[in-house]
Amino acid sequence: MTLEAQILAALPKAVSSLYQAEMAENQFNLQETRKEFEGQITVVTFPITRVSKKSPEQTGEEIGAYLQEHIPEIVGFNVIKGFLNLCISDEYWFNQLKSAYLNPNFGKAQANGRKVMVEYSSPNTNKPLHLGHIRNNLLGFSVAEILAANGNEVIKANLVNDRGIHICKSMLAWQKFGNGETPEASGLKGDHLVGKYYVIFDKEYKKQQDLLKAEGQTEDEAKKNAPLILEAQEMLQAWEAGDTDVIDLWKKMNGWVYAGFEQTYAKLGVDFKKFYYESDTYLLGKDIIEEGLSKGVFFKKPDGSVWIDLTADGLDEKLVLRADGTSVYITQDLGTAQLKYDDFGMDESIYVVGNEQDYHFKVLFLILEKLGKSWAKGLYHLSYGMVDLPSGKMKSREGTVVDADDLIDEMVATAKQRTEELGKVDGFSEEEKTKLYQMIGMGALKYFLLKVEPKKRLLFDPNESIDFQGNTGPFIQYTHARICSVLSKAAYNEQTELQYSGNLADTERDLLVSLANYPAVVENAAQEHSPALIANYVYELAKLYNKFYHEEPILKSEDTLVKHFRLSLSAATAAVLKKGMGLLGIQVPERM
RNA sequence: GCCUCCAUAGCUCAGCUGGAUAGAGCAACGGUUUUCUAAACCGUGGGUCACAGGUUCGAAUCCUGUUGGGGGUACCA
Repeated sequence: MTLEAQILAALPKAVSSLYQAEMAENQFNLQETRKEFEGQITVVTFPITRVSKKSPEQTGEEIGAYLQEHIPEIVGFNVIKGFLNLCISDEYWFNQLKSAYLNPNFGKAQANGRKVMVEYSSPNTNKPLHLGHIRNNLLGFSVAEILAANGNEVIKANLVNDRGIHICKSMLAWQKFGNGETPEASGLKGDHLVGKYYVIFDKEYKKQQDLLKAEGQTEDEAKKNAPLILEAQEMLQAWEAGDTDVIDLWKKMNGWVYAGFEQTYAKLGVDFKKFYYESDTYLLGKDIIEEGLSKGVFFKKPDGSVWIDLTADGLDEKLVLRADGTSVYITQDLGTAQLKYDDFGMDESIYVVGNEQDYHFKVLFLILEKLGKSWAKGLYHLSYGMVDLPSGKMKSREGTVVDADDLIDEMVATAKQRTEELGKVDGFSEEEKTKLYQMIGMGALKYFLLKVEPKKRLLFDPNESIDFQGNTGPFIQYTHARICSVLSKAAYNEQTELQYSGNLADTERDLLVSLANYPAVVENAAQEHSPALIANYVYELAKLYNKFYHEEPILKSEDTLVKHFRLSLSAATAAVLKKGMGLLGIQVPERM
């Protein structure tokens, strides 16, 4: 039982003993004591005054005295207005280091038997990944790691959007204008090559529209009648009819894209256990339509199209199947949701998808609930904000995107330059250098994207480079490297026994108190589906460590017990930094 | 029109289910290295928490309204 839990359990007893009143544990409010006051844990006593019928100050004094008497770790307290600040013995904090923080499993929950699927990335195979996808990938990966640390069995899934008219556009443009260009021949990464033709299609398509408009057609007519779009539609039909030429072309070009994605995924450090392909799943969902009709959840309109009426839930009527019997987006998603559940039977299913689809998922989940799917309550849309440029939204077709590969390369190059300027790589082999630059560059990028609350939109200014100082990934990586350096110089031996030898310095106590929070932060991050909580915690911890490092000598401590304690404290901090960063998908170096 | 999300320092962001004098980083200015990595540490300046009401011992936080911005409201995905 943690000390917080002990205090929380003691409070109702205190109230009942002092004031003969009943208060439940959840009516009390514990918080960390603010820096400027003495103590580590604070009880807010305002709520208690209602039953004590005394001033906040007097209530605090009485509760404080009671707690000190009943909980040996509490060695003192002070009362300021409605705040009762409890001083916990230094020895308690010291012992936490020994009994908890240095444990390799610190912050990692026991397996809980729950199964969670995290679907993320879900790219289109007609263009390369951009900064928005990076945010998606990092969020998905990190949330999966955080859930795993909380004892869940996690299945990372990727639903690849490899089908549809947009794919045909790239294929058609390549056929017409590509002259047989291949990644091998041109040296272009496969996904970039395909993306290039997607852009070419759009350009040529616009030209045709302009011609038609010059001939007197309206905007809408021109859009519909341009020969290129008609050809693309024909191609889609031929494809669905099983035309082998089209399918072969699709396979070839998709292969290029996958090879390209694989490289980018590797650089991002993300992985997947299960791939779903829309070309396999796009016909799914029709059973569910039947099911919904027979259950009376859906209804048919005279033209034969199938709908659901969600007006009672404050939403609209929604089409779920076209009159000609073909699926729409939500039909597929209904089917895919069922398929995923049939495959894995998970308790929770998370969709990492941008907030422009909030409405879609609201409807999707509601439909599944109305269909009586027992697993519908475990569905969760992890909605995140767009990454915007100062000029506004990124648009692939118009080429106003920050390309994922370019950005990654740029970050690594900047890391290299910064490191060389600082002259930090003496004695590194070429291989070690390459690895280090990658670690730092990616660390800066990942931290930059993950430290922001997912649902908030994010502004990225390509003209302003991502920082390497202050609240950044490299700052935390640096702190870790710094600790490793001290430990290796001291030939730190973790087997040596820790012995309490007297009072703690303020910075030592602050570090110990902060370390105690790690498991709760990991738990909270899972509940909130928010890697940002981990990022902020890890930053605070690194800051506290640097302060401690600056104020207290470690290697030069006179007392061997103190020296060993400070080394152990350093080791525990390094371990938590490494774990926390690991949950963000960020590696930490031992030297930098 | 309707739905939904957002608004905190010059900039980028924290601020947990309401709690103490609203915090960081960047940028600006000043200081710290014969001592364990200066990608660090310390300090100074910088705020009507968009605005107006309400709820209460207490509101950046909860409620209502207003303004401004994003997204959605497709037989696209």
